[in-house]
Amino acid sequence: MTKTKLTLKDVALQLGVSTATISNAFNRPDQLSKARREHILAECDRIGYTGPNKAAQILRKGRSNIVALVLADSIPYTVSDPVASTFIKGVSSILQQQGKHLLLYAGDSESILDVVDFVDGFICYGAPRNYKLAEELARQSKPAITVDFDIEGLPSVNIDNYNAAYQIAKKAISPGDQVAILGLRLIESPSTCRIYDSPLIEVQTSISHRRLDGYMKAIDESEATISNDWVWHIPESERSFAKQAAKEVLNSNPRPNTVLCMSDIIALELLQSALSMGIKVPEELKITGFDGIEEADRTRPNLTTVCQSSALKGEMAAQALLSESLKSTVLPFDLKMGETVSA
Amino acid sequence: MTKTKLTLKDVALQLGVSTATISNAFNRPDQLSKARREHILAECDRIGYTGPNKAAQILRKGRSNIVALVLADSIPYTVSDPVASTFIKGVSSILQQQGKHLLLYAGDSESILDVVDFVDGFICYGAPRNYKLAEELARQSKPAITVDFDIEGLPSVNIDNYNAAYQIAKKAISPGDQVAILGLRLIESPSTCRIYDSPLIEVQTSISHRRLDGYMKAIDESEATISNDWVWHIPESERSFAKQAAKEVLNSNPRPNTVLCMSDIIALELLQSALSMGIKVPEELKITGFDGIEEADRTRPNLTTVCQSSALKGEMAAQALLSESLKSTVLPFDLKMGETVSA
DNA sequence: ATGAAAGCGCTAACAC
DNA sequence: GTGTTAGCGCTTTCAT
Repeated sequence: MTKTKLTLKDVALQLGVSTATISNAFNRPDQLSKARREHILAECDRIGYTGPNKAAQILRKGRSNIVALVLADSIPYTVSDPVASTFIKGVSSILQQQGKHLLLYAGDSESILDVVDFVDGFICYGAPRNYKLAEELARQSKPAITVDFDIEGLPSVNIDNYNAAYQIAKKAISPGDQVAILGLRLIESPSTCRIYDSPLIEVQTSISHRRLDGYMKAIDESEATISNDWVWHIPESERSFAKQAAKEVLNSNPRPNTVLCMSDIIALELLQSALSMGIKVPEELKITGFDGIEEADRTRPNLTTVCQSSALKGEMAAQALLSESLKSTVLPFDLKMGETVSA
Repeated sequence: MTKTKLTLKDVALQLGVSTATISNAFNRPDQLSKARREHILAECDRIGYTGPNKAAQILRKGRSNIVALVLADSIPYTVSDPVASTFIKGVSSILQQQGKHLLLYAGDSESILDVVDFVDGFICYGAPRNYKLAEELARQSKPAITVDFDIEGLPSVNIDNYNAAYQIAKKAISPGDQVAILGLRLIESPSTCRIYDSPLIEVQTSISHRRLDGYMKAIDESEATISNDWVWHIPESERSFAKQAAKEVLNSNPRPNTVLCMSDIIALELLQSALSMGIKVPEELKITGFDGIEEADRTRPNLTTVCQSSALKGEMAAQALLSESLKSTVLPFDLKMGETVSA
């Protein structure tokens, strides 16, 4: 006996009713009497029919209950990033609660076209490394929402990066300070480097540039100084990249006494490097981070940083997508005054 | 003008060729002349047809290029666990390379039936919290592979947990030691507690019980002692749960001088608690972990632990699934002698 | 309340 | 090489 899978038609035949009735028994309880429905369901259970084939339903209904989460980077990179995985956490909690499935889509993939036909919508977390994806996203017609960046015509979830950076910098900087900035993805380079006068990328949409502007305003207002070779580009919020930048900053002569970092990972790496070189934090070196990851509060000294709730971002994005509300949201942030900046 | 999506049929009509030819142009280059194919593709591009609808392809071909990763726990929990996210990393690197999509499926979901019809296969990472999923997995007919546990009839990827536990314990324990064990998911309880004589779960398949057996053998052989109320159950490898167990262990009177932990997260939490209580490690307290996460090597003292490559596990599992080889694999592990055990 | 039938968009066997 | 056609498994009008 070959075990070929039962179809709705088979079952209808066996039970001597029409396919529509079986279909209704599973999908539209109101379309048939309770007794009939229960009888049919019981029979299906008995003969081993587990319900309508989902692949066929996707085609027929045009709905799959699959939501694609388009990431900025590759999946391997993203899941090991604490900020991103917290975001995923938020998204998935809402999706699960609504019976939706989560498809992870890497931001360095070829084209969104290979999933667009069978997903119900997109959440796009950060500017995808392959920027073509963003354009495709703008052009296609399924519901979509962006987070931490914008696509013309789509709703988004964001924080006010300019202000957050400005405020944390104001807290950290005193008149006369010598400031350096460890920036995230400011230019196209795949390696850590100073930016000098390199062409900047996506200046208008990138959150990094908004943060940079906020920092600069604060430096300017505080009568501190920053030289044009004291802004670093770090391609990914990843420890090895950050470590190199940390080394370069700390070996500068003269050395900055305040370093503004665009992620906590970067800041923590800098902190660790500084401590192991015997540099006193915050007496000789003040450090600020960005994100508010848990680990940043476990270090001694703990980090002064901007706390944003990535989980909440994820929840908001998922909720907005599922309700198809087209409103953009700006989420609040908190300043966390830690020990890496003197009180 | 309403913008209704183009279908293969529309295009065939417009270009004056048959649907089969268009289909072949996209799927089977060898079935038509190069010139014709290129002409068709160019025309499609011009009129805005981006290729055959994937939902229809899934139904027709019975293949979606989607692989479901069935997790032991909820998605939120899993992505924040460093071991699991490293595993995901491994899986996704292979999938991406092979043009497959990744669907995350929570281990506490209702039933695999709502995806089985449209995914190409399953990777099951750890015994799903809702154990019914494992049974469904055994019964369905798509390719599937398990990791860190077994389902009758399915290939698996594992390490030798018994031996790993035995060996690390042997390294840690000296004659006369008083040993305690911080175990992971040993009983059904959702909260941290001592197990005394509680009924154990899935004793035969659970990796935790294999580890427990390994520890016990080593304790026995080393002429050390463990009392029956010195084995803790921790429901998840999560800091808050671990913290509580750590507190209970360290406040025991008398206090063990050796604690074997079933995950690095647990061990790190214990280490931190011990240090903050002024207990000297390893002089007064020896600690071993399990997994070999990165953070375990960044602490002072760094952790003595069992290193298993979760990324490799993920790669192996994905590769095995895609090649449909039915062989099970036992991966090697390394003992890492850190400073939490005296040399 | 239930059944008949069209067709979602495509692929693959087969005929030409 | 190219076209015709059956049908993947289902849902949903529409008639009854």
